[in-house]
Amino acid sequence: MIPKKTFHAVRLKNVQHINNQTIFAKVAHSHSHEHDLIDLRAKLRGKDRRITKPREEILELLGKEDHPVTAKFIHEKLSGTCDLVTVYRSLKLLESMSLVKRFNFGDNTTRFELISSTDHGHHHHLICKACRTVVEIDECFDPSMESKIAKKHGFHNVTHELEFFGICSSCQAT
Amino acid sequence: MIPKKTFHAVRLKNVQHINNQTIFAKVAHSHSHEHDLIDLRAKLRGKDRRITKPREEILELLGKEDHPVTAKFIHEKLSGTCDLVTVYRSLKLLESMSLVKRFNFGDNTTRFELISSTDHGHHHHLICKACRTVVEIDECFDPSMESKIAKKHGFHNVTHELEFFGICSSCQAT
DNA sequence: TACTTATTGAAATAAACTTGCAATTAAGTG
DNA sequence: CACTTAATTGCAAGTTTATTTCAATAAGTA
Repeated sequence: MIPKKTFHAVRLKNVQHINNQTIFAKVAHSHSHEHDLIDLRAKLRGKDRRITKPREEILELLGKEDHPVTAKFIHEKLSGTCDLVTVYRSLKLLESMSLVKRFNFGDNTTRFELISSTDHGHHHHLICKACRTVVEIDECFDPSMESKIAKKHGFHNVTHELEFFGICSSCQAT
Repeated sequence: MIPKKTFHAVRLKNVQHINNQTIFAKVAHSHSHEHDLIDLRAKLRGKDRRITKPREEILELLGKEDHPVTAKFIHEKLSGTCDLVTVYRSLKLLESMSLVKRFNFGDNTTRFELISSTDHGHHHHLICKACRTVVEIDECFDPSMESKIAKKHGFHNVTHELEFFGICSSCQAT
């Protein structure tokens, strides 16, 4: 539903800053699902867990998507091959294995995204409040802020979720 | 459910940096619901909207809470005085009037917090992944990052949601 | 006080997600 | 390869969260 061009536009804009890195990211992305299937097999092996068709298919599908998608979306894309319940269960498993990451953009539905090997799943999103188009954001604030906060309040393993919201250029006319 | 002490502990820690401002914040906080009731009345007047008991009660309750709370929690606290549906509807209205702000801490329930007059509703949270205790965070990253991102992708009115997650000191023993 | 209409409550509906259990199937073993 | 075991799936039913419909109620106004 979300046009592919959004992703490409973003990546192209990034070229102005870090040309090589951006190109590398694109290449890595296009091959990432292969790598992740290997990763899945490796992580499942010897854990009383099994490599199943739904799990592989979901991982492969996520590898082709540029943005976080809902369980419902995955189920529709995989039309007929497996049940929606299995999608939910698989996503939960893949999340626990650090292969996918869960997002919440404030519309009461959870979205899932593949944790790519390039950015270790750490990047943010810019979401249009009007049309819900999503743009990937590579920038992040100084990581020292996180450790400062952890220290200040006695927390460990502090991570963060950061999402930007606004009105995209095409919705500004409306 | 969430112990009050957490909030106070945070505020006290803040004293080391900005003593006066912190004290001011506390004072303003304790009186904020009065101010917000006036704000509510002012904003409702002459808009084909009515000042009702549920709306006032919800706003008053939020004024006493230190952290975002769920609609269910509000309904339970206001036991009997109004229906849960009314809580949902009132919160939606109050949000549209910029009196409360909606949060999502990744557990499939929306939480609502009063937009205090001191920080204009802009602050973040540090949430314990184990016990779900919430700590208010006053720090934020450089606002120029927001405008940079807006410019870069042609977005307008860009805001952000930032939440920190970790394991609190008492849960670290477990 | 009476009138107008925004608001509420109650029940029904919707959407997202989970659980229980029988049937299926992946993966190890002889 | 057939056999065994237990993880996984599908289906149905159940939860939870949030919304909609509509008659009854109550806020603001003349």
